[in-house]
Amino acid sequence: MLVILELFSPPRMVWTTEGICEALGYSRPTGYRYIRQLTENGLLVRVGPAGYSLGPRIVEWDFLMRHADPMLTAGLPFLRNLAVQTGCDINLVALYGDRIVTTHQEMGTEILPLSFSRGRPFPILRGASSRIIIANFPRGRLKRIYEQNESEALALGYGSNWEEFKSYLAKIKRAGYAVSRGELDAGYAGVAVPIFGPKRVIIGCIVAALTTQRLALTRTDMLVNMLQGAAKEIEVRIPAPQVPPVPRRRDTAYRNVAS
Amino acid sequence: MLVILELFSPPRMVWTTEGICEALGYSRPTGYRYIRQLTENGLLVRVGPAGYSLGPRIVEWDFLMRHADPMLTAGLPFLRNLAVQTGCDINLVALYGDRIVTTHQEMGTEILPLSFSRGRPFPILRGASSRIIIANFPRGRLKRIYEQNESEALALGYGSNWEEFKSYLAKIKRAGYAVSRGELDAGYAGVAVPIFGPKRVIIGCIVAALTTQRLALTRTDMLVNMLQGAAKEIEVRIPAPQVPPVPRRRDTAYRNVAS
DNA sequence: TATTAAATCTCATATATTGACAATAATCGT
DNA sequence: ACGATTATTGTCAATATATGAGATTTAATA
Repeated sequence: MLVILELFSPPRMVWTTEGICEALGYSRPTGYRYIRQLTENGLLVRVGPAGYSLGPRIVEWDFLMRHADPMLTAGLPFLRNLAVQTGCDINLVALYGDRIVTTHQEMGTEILPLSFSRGRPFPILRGASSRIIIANFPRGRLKRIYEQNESEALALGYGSNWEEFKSYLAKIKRAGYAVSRGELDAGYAGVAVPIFGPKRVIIGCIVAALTTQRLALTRTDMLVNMLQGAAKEIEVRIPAPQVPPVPRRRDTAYRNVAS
Repeated sequence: MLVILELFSPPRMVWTTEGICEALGYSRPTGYRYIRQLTENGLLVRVGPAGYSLGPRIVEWDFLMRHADPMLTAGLPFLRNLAVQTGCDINLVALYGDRIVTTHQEMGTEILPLSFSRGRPFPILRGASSRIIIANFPRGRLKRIYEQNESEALALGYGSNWEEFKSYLAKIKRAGYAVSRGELDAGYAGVAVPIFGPKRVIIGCIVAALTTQRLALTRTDMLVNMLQGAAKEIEVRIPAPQVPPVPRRRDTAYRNVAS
């Protein structure tokens, strides 16, 4: 039933009952039943005389998530300050399981496309955010990523084999920041520094987004310094895990959320 | 299975497998199975060694919704302008089926609580937004709302019977704006004007949020005038419905979303 | 390495889903 | 207001899937 929700993506964000049934092969009664249930749950909403779109419950959940996100709540003042001081768009990016997603956009002086805002997912190898985050992954996890993305890694300059891939990322990890140009949106660049949670586990990053022209005029070392300063401030403010008596860990890649 | 997602609300935004199973009466295998599926779908994400929270897919959907919302995309520049000119927080509020939810917050000079931001739902009778929206509902729909909320309507000053309720809202409708003080958050007030979609169907409103002290110093007539100007600008920019051959309408309360 | 807790698997039984077809509800044009 | 048409919901037998007790596997820790 949740697969209905996957239908809603650009360019088609409104679906009719008929369209949904056709696309997913449901009979009419089944289609109407599913839609009705998702509508009652607030995941869909009726728009216009015949269409449905994603519903208000999603917006409400996102609201709850923003308020419960310790990295975001701790980081807000610093992100604002960075945007004012640098004039760049400053984004907070989080690692959610194996997804890398922007969680906050603080706008600078340039008007960048709205596509950089909260909710934008990043391909695992593209952009400064993805680079700085995976550079801090454990070896085994990196290996898995490499095996699943060999040709993309080659195309993006990570190297043509595992050793080169590993060493390329080790260099980024050592440098403590990553830069990318035009990999996500033509004409735009990013400079990213990592944010670590407890036990130095990577949980996200801060990115300065700017045009490639502006990046060419920027002293990257100073910008990185400021980003890293803010990252440190965020790290010390992230509260310790509030989860009850901690059972065995199954996965070292996690992020804290306040309970 | 979706009921698991309803567990995630303040003050508890992280749940263990054990906690979920206990709270919802699932056996362990069932609980693990559900959690696994929701995690694979991105609706949950693992945080910490034992906990789960709402996942990245929600954030991504919200992103898609923001970009596809014609009222929001048309309204952004006007909301920004209003915030600059008035110094108030200017919120866009949408009617989704029978939910009233903030869809955008444009911050003014006062730092208001983050709780006013996108995703905040409003009780059907509380606040200026709810008042101006339901004031423009058809008679039958109003009657239903009244029957379900008689005591709350009385407590909030709508009147002690259907006739008074109806006439109270008719007055708001005629005035073309609504004011509320302290109904949502102590010390805060709202001034709201309606936004109409095709065929003059109510689809949302613009609200200026400010402290009650500041409201007392404000010329409400001028503020309302500016809000109404922006509402008109938004209305003429909302594109006509893009839904395919329009079948019979089932509900006059709907909102347009671009396809 | 042994122990322990977390997570997954097996499979008989219980329960839910499904869609063809029927019925009802709602809308529109006259 | 009425009849025609479309949208939506209901019925129920056939089929599919979910469920959980108990067993097994996996993963982490001391």
